[in-house]
Amino acid sequence: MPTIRDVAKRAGVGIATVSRVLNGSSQVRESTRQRVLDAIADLNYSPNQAARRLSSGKTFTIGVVSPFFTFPSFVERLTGIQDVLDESEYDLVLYSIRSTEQLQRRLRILIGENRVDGLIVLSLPFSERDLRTLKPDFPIVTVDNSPAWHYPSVVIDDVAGGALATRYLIEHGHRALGFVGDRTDSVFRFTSTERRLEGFRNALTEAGLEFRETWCWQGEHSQEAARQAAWRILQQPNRPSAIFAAMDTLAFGVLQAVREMGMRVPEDVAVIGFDDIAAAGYVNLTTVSQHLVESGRIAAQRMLDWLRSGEIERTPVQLPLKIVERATV
Amino acid sequence: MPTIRDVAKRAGVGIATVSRVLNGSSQVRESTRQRVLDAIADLNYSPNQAARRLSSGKTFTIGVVSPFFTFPSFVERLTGIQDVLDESEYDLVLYSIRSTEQLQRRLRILIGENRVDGLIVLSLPFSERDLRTLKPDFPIVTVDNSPAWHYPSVVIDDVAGGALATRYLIEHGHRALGFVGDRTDSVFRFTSTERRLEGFRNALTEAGLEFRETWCWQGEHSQEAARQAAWRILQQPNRPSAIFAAMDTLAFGVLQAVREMGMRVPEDVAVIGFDDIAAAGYVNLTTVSQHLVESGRIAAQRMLDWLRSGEIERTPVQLPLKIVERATV
DNA sequence: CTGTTAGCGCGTTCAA
DNA sequence: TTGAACGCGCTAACAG
Repeated sequence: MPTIRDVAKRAGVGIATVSRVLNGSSQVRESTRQRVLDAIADLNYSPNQAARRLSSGKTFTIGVVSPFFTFPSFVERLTGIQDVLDESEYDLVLYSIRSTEQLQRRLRILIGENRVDGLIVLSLPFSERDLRTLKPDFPIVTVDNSPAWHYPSVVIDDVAGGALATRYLIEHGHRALGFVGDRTDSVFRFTSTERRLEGFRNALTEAGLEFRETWCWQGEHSQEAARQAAWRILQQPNRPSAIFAAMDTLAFGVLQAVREMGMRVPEDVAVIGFDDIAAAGYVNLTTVSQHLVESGRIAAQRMLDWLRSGEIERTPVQLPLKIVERATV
Repeated sequence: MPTIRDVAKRAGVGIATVSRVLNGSSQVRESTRQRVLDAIADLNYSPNQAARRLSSGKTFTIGVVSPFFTFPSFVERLTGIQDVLDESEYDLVLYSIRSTEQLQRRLRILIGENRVDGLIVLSLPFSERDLRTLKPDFPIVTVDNSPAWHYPSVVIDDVAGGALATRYLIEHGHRALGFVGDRTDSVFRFTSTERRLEGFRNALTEAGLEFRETWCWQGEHSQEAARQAAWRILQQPNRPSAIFAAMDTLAFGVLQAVREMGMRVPEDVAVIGFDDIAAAGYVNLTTVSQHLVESGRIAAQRMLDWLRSGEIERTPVQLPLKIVERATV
């Protein structure tokens, strides 16, 4: 492999000059620049990344830290991130996390060892103080995390989203509403379901409707659990005419149950989900879109802006929510 | 940040000794080793990655090259890769590709610049010769690629898979079979659909059944296109009683059409897909599983084996296919 | 505008 | 078993 020295020799210049044209420094006479460029082309030279990293102190790498791909939503966010980093000079390195302790350890290592120039953290709460004492200004952007952080973030208003979905059902004439959601995640303490439920209750109260425990369920995060729950809820003589599922994946379980019970969607039971993952389109699920891909895009863009300008814009970006009308309400 | 020199000083040894204990060289007296370890702990030292990379010539990084996440199947494979690399000392860097030219360029750069220790290429055909002249023994593992390569690969037998799905329909009493698939991808030239179709025809012939052009369709890869195609196919007075979709995503479009037309699945029309992506479970689609996650796992494992042993095992690994019986046949 | 030089932090001879 | 010294390839002062 040719090195910068070979290029310099061939172009009849010093290595610093080569470095300058490599890094786009304008302080180079055009003719010299051209000679260097030719030499680079002749030798089919390309700079050694490791060397650049060592001497510049930058890694040209952005890390994405995400819970192990348990939920489809992470994948969609990742797609958005990939999307914008792909156009940039930064590599995208993936780190998956299985526990909060592992998360904190990972973050400390990644930051402490300078293994990445910036970190995008998906849906994972972490100890901010700890990290800030380690390295106060390390670039971190969070997505779908508690918005109280001092780091830039991309968030949604889950309470408003829950209310939005609920009002949509009410507007479609439903007065008996059920709810299906998972419990606060035991490992990572995701709490969006709780907040969506809060929005659900708010909208109910607002419309003078009753919140019935027997129409609601919270449990394990799985389609199967949701299916069984829907069975129990819908078997009651006095059953809800519509169900709000706090996540699309749970809505799929509900849909399954409704069909198994020989009822029609949406005539007998309406179902609305939340997230708008790709699969929601496959099954024609009406749902609340939280612009997952876009959330990834914005996070990556904020990271790039920070890295390139050196300036932090801390204001959280709150993504709008919207109902995607399909066939289940 | 403390460097290796700080550790050496504190432990009262030379930096070479520190390096030795860091890299697990056994040539260190136990008491010395302990002193070094203590110093490392005291200083909260961790080696600088960039420096290691430069002096060792290794990147401790494995790249995954994949078509831009157009299909869910890539994501599932990635999950498998992530899964095993996560346990290893290697970082996983993601590169997405939008065209074959870009692919070749990317590969040359990644390999030429030594930016990764190995590359896992998903579903993308590339010029092998070109790369081999560049660097003959560069570690590359391919997944779902033509098996003629000289690189280790993970593949399936698409022809057999097509026949498997078709026979399954026949065993369930269907004699009038339709087919829905995409055309050979214009950008990347994915050809698995053609091969699955070949299997379909083989199985038909084998059973003495007729292949009817009017029951078959190939076109754009999208759920919507498949939906429309299914409409046309099923509107005919003489329609097939079952449809084999070459990919799950297309099967979803077919299911949609069947329901829109007021027909029941599987009583009026049976549908079988291919791939068994996660969403297939959501909608209870009967399909051919090609163990996507497992394919990623195996690819990553083969890469690690290669990297650690220095020995190449070129024999392709062919994953078995199996019918996942759900509710649509 | 350009060349020289001094590190960046670590792996690895080679002696001791 | 250990330490000193060199070099990996490049960036960034600094000097010219």
